[in-house]
Amino acid sequence: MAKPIIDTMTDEHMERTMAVMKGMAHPIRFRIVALLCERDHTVTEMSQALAVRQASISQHLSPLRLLGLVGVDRTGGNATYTLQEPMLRNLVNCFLSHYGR
Amino acid sequence: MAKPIIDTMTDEHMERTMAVMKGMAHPIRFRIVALLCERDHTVTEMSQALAVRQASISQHLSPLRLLGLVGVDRTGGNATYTLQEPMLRNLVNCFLSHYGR
DNA sequence: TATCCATATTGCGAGGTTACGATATGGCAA
DNA sequence: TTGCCATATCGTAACCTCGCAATATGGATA
Repeated sequence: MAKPIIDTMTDEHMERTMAVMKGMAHPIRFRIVALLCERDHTVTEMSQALAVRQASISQHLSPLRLLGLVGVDRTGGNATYTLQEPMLRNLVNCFLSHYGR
Repeated sequence: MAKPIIDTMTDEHMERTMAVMKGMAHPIRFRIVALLCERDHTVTEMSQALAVRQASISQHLSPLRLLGLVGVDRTGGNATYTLQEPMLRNLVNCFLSHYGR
């Protein structure tokens, strides 16, 4: 029997894959990432765009930050968030092309 | 300000997206799905290919079945599992093309 | 029927996730 | 400093997930 393709993925890459999956496995976090695919956002902007309480947005940004999926630029009183993990664009597009529009 | 792309996704599609995410957010389930991307497998085959106890494989197949991500053909004593959700191929390929090989 | 093999389920206990309200931190302007 | 705005964190309770061991189910064969 042939070796499964999945065995060509290293342990580190599997861990990264799981980080991405768990990071995106919540509707609020998925939508946050989708917003950041379009452009950088502050917390307040995301809170308004998604109609979700500020504390809740902050809470969900925390794991995304910890996992290195998003980055933050704290200049002045605002915190501007950026997409850090390039593959997230492909991931979001993957779902949008199947389910979106 | 322009309406975010993510708002073009219906509630049902968002739910489906979350089902896929949560279904795949575990290394054993991710690898099960990756196996099924190549060809149908019985439980024993997956157990051997992934070096994971049979009960554990069955346990993880249960939510995948419930979410409709995989299908099962119970003929004779064996249970042959099949990929049900077409977009899973693209999803797995998305990760493999970034992290695999 | 008795038995074997493959598969599924159940009953824990440990640990993680979530929402919510409240509160804390920290920059900036008056 | 005082006060305001933006952001982050904390505490709690409800709930979900996981691994593990044991057991149940069910087809096939003798």
